[in-house]
Amino acid sequence: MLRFFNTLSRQVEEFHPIEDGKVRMYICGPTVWNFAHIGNFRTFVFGDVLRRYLKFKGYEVTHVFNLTDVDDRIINEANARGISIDEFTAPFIQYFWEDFDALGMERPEVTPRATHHIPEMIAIISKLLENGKAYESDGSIYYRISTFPDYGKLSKINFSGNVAGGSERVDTDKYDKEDARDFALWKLVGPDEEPGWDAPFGRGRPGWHIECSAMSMKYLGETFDLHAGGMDLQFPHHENEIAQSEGSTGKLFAKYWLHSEFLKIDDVTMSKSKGNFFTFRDLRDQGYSALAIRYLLLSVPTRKQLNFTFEGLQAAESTVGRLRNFRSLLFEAAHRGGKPNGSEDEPSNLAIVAQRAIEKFETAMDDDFNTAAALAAIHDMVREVNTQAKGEIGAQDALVILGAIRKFDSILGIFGTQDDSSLDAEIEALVEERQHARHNRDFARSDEIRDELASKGIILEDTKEGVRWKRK
RNA sequence: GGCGGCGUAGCCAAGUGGUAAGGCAGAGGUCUGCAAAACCUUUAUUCAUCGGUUCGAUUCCGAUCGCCGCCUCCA
Repeated sequence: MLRFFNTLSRQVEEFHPIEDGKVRMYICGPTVWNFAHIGNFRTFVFGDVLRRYLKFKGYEVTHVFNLTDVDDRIINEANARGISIDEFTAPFIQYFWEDFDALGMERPEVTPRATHHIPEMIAIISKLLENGKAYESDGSIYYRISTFPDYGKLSKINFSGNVAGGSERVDTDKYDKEDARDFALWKLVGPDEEPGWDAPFGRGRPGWHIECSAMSMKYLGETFDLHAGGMDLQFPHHENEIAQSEGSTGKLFAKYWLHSEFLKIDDVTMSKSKGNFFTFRDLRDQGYSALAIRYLLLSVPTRKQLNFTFEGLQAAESTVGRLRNFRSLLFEAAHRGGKPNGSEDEPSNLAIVAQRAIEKFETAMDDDFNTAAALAAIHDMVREVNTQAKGEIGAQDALVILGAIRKFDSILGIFGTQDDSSLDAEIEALVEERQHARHNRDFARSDEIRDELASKGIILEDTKEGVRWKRK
């Protein structure tokens, strides 16, 4: 079995094999009432890398990604404008997917909306009421934590005493709950309050946590493989999901959990309430590329907080540029042809370098998803190839190394599309003219052309083999 | 108060009981008409501090200092 799941299982201290070659994963996405900030996307980028890696490993992946739309802010805004929840959230959902796509993420298979799954939620709540794990109080329905001894197993919170007892932070609810830890499954609303949904236990709205239990089990089964989300969701959201789901089915809910740590800005955690956050669009508007942003977000393993700085983002920009440059040189070498290095019986040194890089990459990823070490494997390969080849790479080797890059990038998505610097007649003509001028030692004219191209964002590279150019 | 995480070069950081990955920036070099670009080389006797265990600790244990988070809407 994969070491990968072995290391993930540290979180649950149990090992649950995935036997049928299928991985069912669920990720808690954002609440769609405004723009998601860049920290949100780190969680989703890691979710994307995870799903790509599983596919690389040969698993069939079903990925459910929830965009929360049952939320007081949404309800209030929609009511204030006299529009439905769907109407209010539609533009934010559209923006979200635009950013999602721009960051190179594969769309999940299922992207359910909570407001479209009320019957499923009602069914779970009914079950919990039947088996005594929920109770009614003042018309609302609450989960009875005392019936679920495992409560706290995920976040390892010890409830003996502390939270229920002394802390002044524990809510001094006006509601009549049996236990401070009990949480709402269904909140009573009046007959005229909108939105409201009819249920056997009264007209109301779902609590915050029930949607994820309902939708994940609907699409993935009562027991599924992987549940991910931001660190803040571990408690209470995911803990409550476990209580609801396992309380109603009697079965294990999710086998593995993966929580992404938060981003920091200047050593302070990025959050909406602190106001120290950037959206993906902010960064794009400042000229940073989606590739660099993606690279930066996944350059630090997901379980660790990443200190977001513009210096770091600029560094990522340089790094991504270097990787892309490396790849386009290989493309040229592959097209140029030339004598093959190595043979079928005996792989060349460069083929061995590529093979070693793939092994290092995979080892790193298997070791608890260590993307930093995986990236190092790629950088090592780049340097070794450059050092050994000294600018002369045979077509054969180039293809082998390109194959390795394709593997890496099918998982990380940091190289971007190959920009087809195919013949742009105008540029080619100017490059040609400049070469002519240089040949005739007319450096004034050649520099003039260089400047002209530079102003168009074209960078010239004079190399031994001739002139290359690329767009910046 | 309860629970948890972190402190490694200018910056971002990986990592391990046996002597510090990688990236960015900097410096030097190759190339070049000069540049740029590209590429190469190089950059921590040391991993917050102080003790302890050990043949040996950055890595384990304890203490101290500093930072951060969850427990309340946020990924």
